[in-house]
Amino acid sequence: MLQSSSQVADPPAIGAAPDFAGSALLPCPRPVSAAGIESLVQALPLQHRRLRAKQYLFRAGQRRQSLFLIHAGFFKTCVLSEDGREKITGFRLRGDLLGLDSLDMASYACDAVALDVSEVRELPYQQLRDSLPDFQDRLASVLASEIRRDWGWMLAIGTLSAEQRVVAFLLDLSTRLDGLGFSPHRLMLRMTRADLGNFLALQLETVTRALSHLQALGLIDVARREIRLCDPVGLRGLLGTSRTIH
Amino acid sequence: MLQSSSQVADPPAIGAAPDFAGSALLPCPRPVSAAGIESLVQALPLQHRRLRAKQYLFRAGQRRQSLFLIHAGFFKTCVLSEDGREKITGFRLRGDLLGLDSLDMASYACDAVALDVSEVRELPYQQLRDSLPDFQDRLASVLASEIRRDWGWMLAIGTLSAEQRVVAFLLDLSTRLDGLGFSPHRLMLRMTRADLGNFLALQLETVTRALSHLQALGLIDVARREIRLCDPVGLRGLLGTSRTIH
DNA sequence: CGCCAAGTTGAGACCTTTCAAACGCTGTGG
DNA sequence: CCACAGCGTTTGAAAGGTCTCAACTTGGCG
Repeated sequence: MLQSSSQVADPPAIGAAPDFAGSALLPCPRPVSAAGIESLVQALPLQHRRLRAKQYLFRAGQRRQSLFLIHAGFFKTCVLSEDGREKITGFRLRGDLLGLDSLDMASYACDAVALDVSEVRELPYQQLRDSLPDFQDRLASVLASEIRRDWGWMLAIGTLSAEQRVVAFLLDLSTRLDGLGFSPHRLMLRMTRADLGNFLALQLETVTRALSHLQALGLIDVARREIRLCDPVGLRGLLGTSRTIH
Repeated sequence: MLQSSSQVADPPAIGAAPDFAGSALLPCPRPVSAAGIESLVQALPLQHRRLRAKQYLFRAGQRRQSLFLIHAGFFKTCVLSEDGREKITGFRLRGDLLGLDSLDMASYACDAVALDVSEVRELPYQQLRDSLPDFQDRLASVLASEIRRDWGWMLAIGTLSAEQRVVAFLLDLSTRLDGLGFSPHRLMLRMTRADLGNFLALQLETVTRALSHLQALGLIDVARREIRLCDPVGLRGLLGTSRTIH
């Protein structure tokens, strides 16, 4: 059931089958986030839960019971306004925590949707907080770095052109995948062009055009959702010459 | 020294002199954030610090010592990338915490600049964490709500037109000021048009044009940095008809 | 085999940006 | 006390980047 996805690999299997996976380098300092949590709870007998692609782990408004630590797979989280506008707030990989943003609320503040066959571990918040001395601290760290990550994307969206945003996304995904033991040069996008556009504040056609243009420049190879980074250095160079702000 | 600014009023002075102040309603649920922290530490003998407009409370990269609780005034926080791009991540009022985002780092991740005569109270993080049982929890709450607030703005920037973003900002500021006891109808913007544009991912001229147009519609009165909301309901109505996303 | 979702590409329209100029405050110095 | 410099704001006109709408292609699945 799980082996259909290349991103579902066991923790120690790093380097074993670095097929496709996906994430890119943000043009901003962004330290590794929840690694601390993962090691902290790995010995605990936690509830597992598996999801298929397109399955919701939880929805906004639903009563919050636990946090979830992604063990394998690929998620998106999205918020939506009363008038129906939707915004994808991030794509989440192994090691990321889901549900953190509603820590102080009775119900979840966002949707969490699996974009691939995935597996999560359920973290009973109250219980862990009381039994693990470091838990609270680690959680604060993860929250803080999530804020910095969001700020990085706000910066990117506010100051980069469409093509640069796409490049920033690819490099960020590449970096994140690299950190998980996957190949940083071959990305398998698990989201649609529309999802990507939503996240980057672009229309899906604009995303497509940006990818096509990057391919025409010889910087990447695009084959539907599989993307190969042919020239990471060249890609990074595109971020240097940014749109003037003043 | 402090009385020059209408936003500098003593805590219980709510309703006393609701002159100008400033903040608006985000088109997203956004609970009051750090009120808990304020009441938690109000009895403590904390170090105070006063700043003039344009003065930095701290800068990114500077060694982090404490958190700061805004007691009066108006701040902006901004991140910047290596290549010089800058992004204002938020405007902060009384009750907001500064420095939270770098909780897990040795140095600050953003700049904090006073935009008006301001006063902050210094919170020694380690000390409070060890002595106040609730401190850690409250901090996590503030962090989580900061994330939700950021998401709300990401949503706004990604899905609203220029004019709608300006309206969203005005309403959000109005709401925040109202919560602090200032008049929600008379806003004194403490930031430049360029700052506002930076925050909303717009050029300063676009901000100006949006304000002028809203005034032409009879929804607001603009006099330099003083803005009067003539028709809050009408303003809110502009947010209803949003740009289609699909 | 055919339907359907997702992706690609084109052409034109529109909104925002860019560049430029003028205006208004504010504070400084003569 | 007034002149002038400097910053911030406003407004105009043109350019340009995305968006919108539409058609077509591709691959997956019943």
